[in-house]
Amino acid sequence: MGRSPCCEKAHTNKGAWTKEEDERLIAYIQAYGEGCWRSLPKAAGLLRCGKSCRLRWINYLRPDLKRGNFTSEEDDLIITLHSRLGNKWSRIAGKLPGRTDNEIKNHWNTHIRRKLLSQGIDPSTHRPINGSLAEKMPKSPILISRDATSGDQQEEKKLKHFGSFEGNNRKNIFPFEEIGCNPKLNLELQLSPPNIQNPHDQSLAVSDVDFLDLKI
DNA sequence: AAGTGTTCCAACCGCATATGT
DNA sequence: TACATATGCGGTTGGAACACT
Repeated sequence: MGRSPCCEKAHTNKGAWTKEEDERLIAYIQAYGEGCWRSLPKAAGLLRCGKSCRLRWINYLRPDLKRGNFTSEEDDLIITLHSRLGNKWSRIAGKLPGRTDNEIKNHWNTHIRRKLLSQGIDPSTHRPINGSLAEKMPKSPILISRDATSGDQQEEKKLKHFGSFEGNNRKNIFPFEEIGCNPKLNLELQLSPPNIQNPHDQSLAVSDVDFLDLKI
């Protein structure tokens, strides 16, 4: 016997949420709390499945969401956490107040990944890519070079000049061997083992990133 | 101005895990 | 213990917006 669907697929809306649906969801959660997602749509008068409601609330309607552009500090923290946790977006999001796993995942795939690639760093391993300039840099367990002087627009132009990359659309291979690291400024982040104060607590604490030794 | 290509992100899907009976 | 159900998570997709020719 196969697994039953998470919700009744018939008679449910899909696609973008309307303003009215948002208002209904917000009003219901403000009145009754999050509770049971499966029964929420019916109770709130929404033709959506519980999963969809949960996603909408967590990613876009929650009042404590920060929204807006990621700061360079947030970028650095994401890179650091990703180097340790991999694609555990929900755990990474847990360390960035006001940010959601989906938002961080998108930001990683659209901005950070390409930034690392343009700097000759493999975003999966956080190590220099073979043949790149970055490989010639001093080796460290995890090495992150950051061009602090170039903005996103500049980065965007450079990337466009060299073509697309194997990113969200997975269509093109990025010719990163043609792109050198910007020599203007490198911020090298070195990671060392965390100082675990409570061995029973396996979860990362915010202080876990304090071991970062930032050299400019 | 129009056609085509690319980027971005909201939302979906399926699997894993947690919880209840 | 086994099974059913609910929730959470991460990968993937669709399409609007934007850039380029």
